[in-house]
Amino acid sequence: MARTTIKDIARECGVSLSTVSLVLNNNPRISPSTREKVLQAVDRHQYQPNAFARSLASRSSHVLSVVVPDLNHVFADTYFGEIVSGIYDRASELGYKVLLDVANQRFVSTGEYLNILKSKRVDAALFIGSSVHDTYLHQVEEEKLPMVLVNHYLPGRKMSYIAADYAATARVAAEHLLGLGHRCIGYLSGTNTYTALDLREHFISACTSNGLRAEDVPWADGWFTEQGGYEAAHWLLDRHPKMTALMGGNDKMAIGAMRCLKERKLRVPEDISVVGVDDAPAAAFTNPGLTTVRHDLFLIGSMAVDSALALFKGEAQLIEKTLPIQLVVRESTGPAAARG
Amino acid sequence: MARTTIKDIARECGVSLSTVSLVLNNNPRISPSTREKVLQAVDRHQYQPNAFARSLASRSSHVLSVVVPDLNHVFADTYFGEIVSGIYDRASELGYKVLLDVANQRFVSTGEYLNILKSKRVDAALFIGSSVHDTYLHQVEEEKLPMVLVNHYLPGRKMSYIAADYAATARVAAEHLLGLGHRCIGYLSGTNTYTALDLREHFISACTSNGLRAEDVPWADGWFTEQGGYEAAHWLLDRHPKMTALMGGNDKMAIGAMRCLKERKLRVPEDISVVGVDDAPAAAFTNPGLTTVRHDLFLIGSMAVDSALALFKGEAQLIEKTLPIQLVVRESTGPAAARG
DNA sequence: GCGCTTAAGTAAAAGGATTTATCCATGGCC
DNA sequence: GGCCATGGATAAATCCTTTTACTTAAGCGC
Repeated sequence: MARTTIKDIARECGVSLSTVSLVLNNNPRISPSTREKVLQAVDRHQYQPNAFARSLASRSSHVLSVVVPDLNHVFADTYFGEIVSGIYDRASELGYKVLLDVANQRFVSTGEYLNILKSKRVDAALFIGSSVHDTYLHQVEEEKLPMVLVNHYLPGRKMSYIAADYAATARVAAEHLLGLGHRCIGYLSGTNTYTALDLREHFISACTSNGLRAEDVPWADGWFTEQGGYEAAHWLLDRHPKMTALMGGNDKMAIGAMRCLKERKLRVPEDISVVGVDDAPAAAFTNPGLTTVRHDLFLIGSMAVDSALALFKGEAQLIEKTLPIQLVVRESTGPAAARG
Repeated sequence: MARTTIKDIARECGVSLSTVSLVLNNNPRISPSTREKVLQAVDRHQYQPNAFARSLASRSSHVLSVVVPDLNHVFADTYFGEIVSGIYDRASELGYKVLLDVANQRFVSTGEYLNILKSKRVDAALFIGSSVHDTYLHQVEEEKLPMVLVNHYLPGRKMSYIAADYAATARVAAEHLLGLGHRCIGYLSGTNTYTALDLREHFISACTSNGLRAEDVPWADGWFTEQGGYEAAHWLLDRHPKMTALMGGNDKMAIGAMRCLKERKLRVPEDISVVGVDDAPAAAFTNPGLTTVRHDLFLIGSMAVDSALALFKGEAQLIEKTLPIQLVVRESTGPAAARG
């Protein structure tokens, strides 16, 4: 038994294919009575237009690709999860479907990241969490393909992006700590994204331009994970015992740092203050609650969808958006104590 | 500039459309020399066949839908993340793409769960974590659509599924605790899936058929979360102070229970033993390490892909698979102590 | 009653592949 | 030399919609 097609509906209603198609696409040119007749037949047959024939003819798939990095447990990560939620929500609001892609070795080397667009399989692609190593993205700069970087960017490249204001993040965090009297602040830096490098640079210069010397803002590199923050914190504390505050590149690192402090019997915030970035759900549940700079990842995801579609429709050529951030003061920061 | 099509390649090589198509599909009927010639042209033009034309003609989209429940932070959950990883890995191995769907109100009420299949947008659909409330799935029982339930099932329904052996899980956990001398065991039950109900039932009957009375295996309902386990544990401990062991419906509940025990100054495992289910990554990092029953969620995900495709290709009508489980003994269980 | 606008439909041309049945040389065999 | 099997390639049908340009009929003002 062959599937019901638009032809069957047309025949049954005694109208042309075009009429059925127009009805299905809510074209006002069809009279209410005809419309009604067609819709009833559609209902009777439980007819669903073939998505491919549709995409083929209309030149739009109504599908978006979201590309996540090839990390362990990337599908169980609050950072990516929040962005993906924002993307999914907005996309389905607009009648779009979301296709999953992982930027693994194969994805890059086979040029899959181009193929999904060239084969018209998706209307646009959203790249979450690409790193400084993802030079393959450079190649598409000139092709004007509808792709956008989500909460990340490539400095000096003409690639669309939507990202939180990392410069402001650094400034706000630095000012908060400086305002509490801290004069030696350790920085736990993520390492492989431009936003991470940016954040570190801006944080350090915010401190130094407020009177601290460079050596008063020591930093250490690590992965953007609890473990990374834990290790980096140990490393810094071994070398700079008089630090009174630690700033993490994201909440996970800050949380890892708190575990390190606990082991070292340092009290937060009495002995040492801790600040994170993102305001992940976990930040509210640490003990003490983590002071952090809130990034609205859900919003970033949903705006990325709008931007990607604008590019796809040719309504824009290049979109570069920076979103406001917000300091969230909880209990992990307090006045600087004398240490050493 | 129009996109390059198969026609352009054919013209340039002086061969027919069919020839190009056959080359692209690795059909052995084409001579090596022609094949080479075509492939070079393809390469020169960076030609990518239009995915829709392809799907339309070949009647296969090479896309799978994975349907996750509409839970908070479902995209940042280790349980779902692990299954999705398994699905994604196996799917891309087979040249399949993965489409994301969330079983929210709209997805159900608009019949979207049927439309994705009827519109041929996807070859098959995988449902993760559907609950007892998802009665909409009953409707498709007879339609023989290529869909499979992942680590879940609908008792008495003819719907394909792949799931861990929950009966064995219950038995193994019960025997482990009974073997350690426990004679009053609390059970923290998830509430809204058939596997959860199954697990509880089997656990209780494993205990009673080994000499415990029903009142020695008290249980409480809760969400499948840390908070759910935490609350259920408090509830049980208030009422059954002589329990020497707690069994959680999954690792999260067990971990929540451990937080509760800590608050109550009960030592694990000296005062009370705790067992979980799943062997989530976190289980190895609790303190003490959590004894649990390992479910290979990654494997379940990847097998679900194979099953779904078998259904799609008509190689099978109904697939019902139960996967072996494994007890992982860590530090959270020990000999029963006298309490009460 | 005439020309013109508008509303309601329709015919037919894309859209870009896959696939089946068919065709045409060859080469081998007797 | 004639016949047949076979390997290599092709023509044409098919997949199912969208969309543009065109047709027809009705309605309107004068």
